[in-house]
Amino acid sequence: MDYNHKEIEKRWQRFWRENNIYKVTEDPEKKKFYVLDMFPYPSGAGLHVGHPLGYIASDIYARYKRQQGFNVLHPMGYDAYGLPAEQYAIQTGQHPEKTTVDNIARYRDQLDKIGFSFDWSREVRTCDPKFYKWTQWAFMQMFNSYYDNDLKKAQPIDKLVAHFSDHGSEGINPACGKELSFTAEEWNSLSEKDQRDRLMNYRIAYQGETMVNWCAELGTVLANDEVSEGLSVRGGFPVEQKLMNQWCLRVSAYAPRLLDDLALVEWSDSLKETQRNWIGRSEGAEMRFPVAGKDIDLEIFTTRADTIFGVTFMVLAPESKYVELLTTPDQKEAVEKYLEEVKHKTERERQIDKKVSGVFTGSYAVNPLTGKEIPVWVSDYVLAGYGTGAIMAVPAHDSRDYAFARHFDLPIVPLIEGADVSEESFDAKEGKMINSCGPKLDLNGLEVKDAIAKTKKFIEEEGLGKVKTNYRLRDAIFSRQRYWGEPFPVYYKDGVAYLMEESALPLLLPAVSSYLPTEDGQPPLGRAENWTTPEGYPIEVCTMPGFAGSSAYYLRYMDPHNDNELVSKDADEYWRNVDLYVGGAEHATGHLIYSRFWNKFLFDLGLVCEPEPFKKLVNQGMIQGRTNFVYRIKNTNTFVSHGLRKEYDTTPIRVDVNIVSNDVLDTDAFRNWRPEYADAEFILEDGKYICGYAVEKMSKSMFNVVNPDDIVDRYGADTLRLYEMFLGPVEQSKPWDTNGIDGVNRFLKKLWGLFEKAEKEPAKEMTREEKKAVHKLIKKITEDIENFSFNTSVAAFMIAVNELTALKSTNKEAMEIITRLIAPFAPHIAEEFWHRLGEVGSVADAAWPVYDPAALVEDSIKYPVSFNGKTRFMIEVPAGTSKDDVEKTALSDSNTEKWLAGKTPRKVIVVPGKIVNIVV
RNA sequence: GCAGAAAUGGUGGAAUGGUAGACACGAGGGACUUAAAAUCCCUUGGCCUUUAUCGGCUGUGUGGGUUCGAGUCCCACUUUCUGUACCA
Repeated sequence: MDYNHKEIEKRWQRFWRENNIYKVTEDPEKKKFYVLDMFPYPSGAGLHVGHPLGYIASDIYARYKRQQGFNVLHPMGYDAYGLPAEQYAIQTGQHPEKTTVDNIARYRDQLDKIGFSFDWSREVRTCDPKFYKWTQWAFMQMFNSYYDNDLKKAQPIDKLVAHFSDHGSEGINPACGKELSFTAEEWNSLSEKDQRDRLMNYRIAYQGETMVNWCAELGTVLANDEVSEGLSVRGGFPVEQKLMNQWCLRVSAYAPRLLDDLALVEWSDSLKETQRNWIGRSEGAEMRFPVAGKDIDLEIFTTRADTIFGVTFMVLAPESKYVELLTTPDQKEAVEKYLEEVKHKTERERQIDKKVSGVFTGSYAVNPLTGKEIPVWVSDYVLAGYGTGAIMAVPAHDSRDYAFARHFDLPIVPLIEGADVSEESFDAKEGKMINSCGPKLDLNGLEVKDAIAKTKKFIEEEGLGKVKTNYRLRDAIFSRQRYWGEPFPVYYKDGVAYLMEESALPLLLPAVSSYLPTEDGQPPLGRAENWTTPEGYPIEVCTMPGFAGSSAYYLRYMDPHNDNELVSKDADEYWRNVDLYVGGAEHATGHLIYSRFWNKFLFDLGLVCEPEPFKKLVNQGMIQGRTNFVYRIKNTNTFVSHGLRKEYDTTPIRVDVNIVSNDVLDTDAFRNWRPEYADAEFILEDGKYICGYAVEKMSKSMFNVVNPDDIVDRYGADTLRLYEMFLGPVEQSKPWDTNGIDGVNRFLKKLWGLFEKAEKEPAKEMTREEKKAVHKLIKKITEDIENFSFNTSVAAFMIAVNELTALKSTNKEAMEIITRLIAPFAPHIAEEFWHRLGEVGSVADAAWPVYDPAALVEDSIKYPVSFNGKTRFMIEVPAGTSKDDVEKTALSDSNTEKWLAGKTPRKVIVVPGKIVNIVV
């Protein structure tokens, strides 16, 4: 009987479904293992072959762990809130829920065909009220918490309130937006509204006026990781900076822990590095420069305290509060004109157009070390959101300050010996200091590193400022002016935000008449009828961003049907955290930061037991498309094959990859593809039409989308799974190339043939050779799965089958072991074999084979003998021969004597089982 | 600019510092067949030698280094990919 993938796969998928094979429950008797995929956003285009790559890898690992006896949690769900569904809704008027549900059904259908071992009883959808209840609930906890910098953890906001009314702001160190100082009397005399306003400065989920990335085209704000090069990641629309009142999460408070705890996880160096850069820790000093003639100190942050003697001017960010304070009447007009200019530049323009611009405020600051007065300028190269929004400029040793000084003809004073600053600044942090001596501090002759330390110490001692560590990580903006997201459980009384009662959760997303903003610019929820509390107070009209639902979904899988808790203590303590997380590297600065933050917050509250959510993380590479081209001779309907195209004047045209096989065009299918090609003529080479190719993003418009359903239909899920793994290392990005899938399919057919022969034979002992082939395979596959090296595993299976074929093996036991080994990779064919071998239950529960090292011991070992590194011949010695004896055998070989020609060997190196190297 | 990763046949890719190119695709040759498909067998980095075998030389982006021995380790450079960017 031939290998009939359709019949086999259908049968066993049904068997798994009907017997709930992949359903998992907490079992204290068994060790747990949690394997998670980043859940997909169900887009309208369905899955292409790139999507399942990571799912297949994690499925192999999950199945392997299960066969090793672990209790494996391997769930799947959908990140169902998102912009595409909403935009589709705007265009068609169809409720995004309808689109989303349809897309999910299609995804599920496609996923099912590939034979994953997901426990679908634990499925979650972020747009399901039973799920988003807990997203809203977590927000409420954040609203009711502040971050205590001394305790280094989140605390109830009531504790802070109590402290304020007893002691004022003294004696407590909460993370905040602005550092405020007030007494208990002052606090207690504030109205409720003013107290609540002030608390926003401390809440972990808070409302604040912040500079946001505003995308006018999408009508919403975007998080930093949703913007790339000044354009929105989704849609590619321009993004500008705008001051708006928004909900934010105080992620910045967790920056030190997010940085330090990277030590607790097994992630790739590059990913950790990306996160470190994004968190952006820098140690420096915050210093005060008095302003001449005014009772104001200008606060700046610098990492180069050593360069203080080279400060020739100061610069403020255009949005800095100091601008208004320091602008003199005669500079007022010029400053206002400049601010107006800057405001109209979008983020993108600011980045592309790096022309130096700025304006003088008219004020001077006093360098506290030299007593010299230096001008204060305003320029958009200084960022409001980092440090204090003001800098001391050292043009000799900072390229940006240098460009500015050159443009406005400001003095440049070199501070490092030998630095030539006539053409460019000297930015390196090395060398000996010069020109750095004042009445109280002398840095001359010191190395930069020592000068920084000395200056910092001096600044603290003299009270000129303080040592400070700054982080680049910003608070996450948590409001979106959109419809298709979680509503905030917040209402407004006298313009002040109040939380709803927990019993009001989930706060259901209301129906609206249109998904566009209202006429007066309110978000779509402004259209919802009766969007008020029973008392008539208006409810927040913004919704939460995409990352809200995806930040704690891994916890919900542990206990998905619990309506009383996000996750029960028992479930959390059993499953703890994700042992293996597989997904794309594009989430490095978004989801993976937010999720870690969210988990740490819940950890502080004692609701989860692990400080990090994802222990080991593997980033699967992107699968790019491989586009095929045909070459049309200009102004004709004749197409010339790739090899001959140079002889004609041609236009390359993308052609649907599904009518091309191994770069050979199916010319009949091409004529049927589009009406205009119906009477196409072809100039062939060797009787075939060969297409050209290029690697591009996989997308419909490039005609290079390969659908997994088509592959499954033609070759079967097992072939697809093996082939996706065989393509190359999981972590690596690579183009999808259907060429070559035949090889994997051929292998499965061979395996099938081998099995059918063995199946009929009576059970017997494996021969020495069979045993060797099989145990070599056990060893290799076990190591490979642990190392996530699946491409070499597939190769190992092919070798084993080739070896057994060469041995004319019909051994049942050998096939039984291979069945168990291949079950994680090709579960359908393995399940078929398993049952035909008379086993009961599912192969998913078959124990992982144990490797017997004795099976691999050779009778004899061949050593290549080389002289000075050049291989000359082989010697053979019995296995187990000692190093010394190998050496003796090698030296007494007649070939060796010939080569040595009487010379004495200087050194003999024997590498067991590998090589004998004789150095003359 | 900064950070990270990478560079091996026609292609995808293998190689705990120890016989480079596993495995697969593609290509070439052959068997079977009326024929094709399917299947099976042989060859396949380059160059040289040979009727053929045997054999020799060369070869992992470039240039150095460490080592008995380097694709692998170290230094410098080139190129490519990814991330990030007025972060003071």
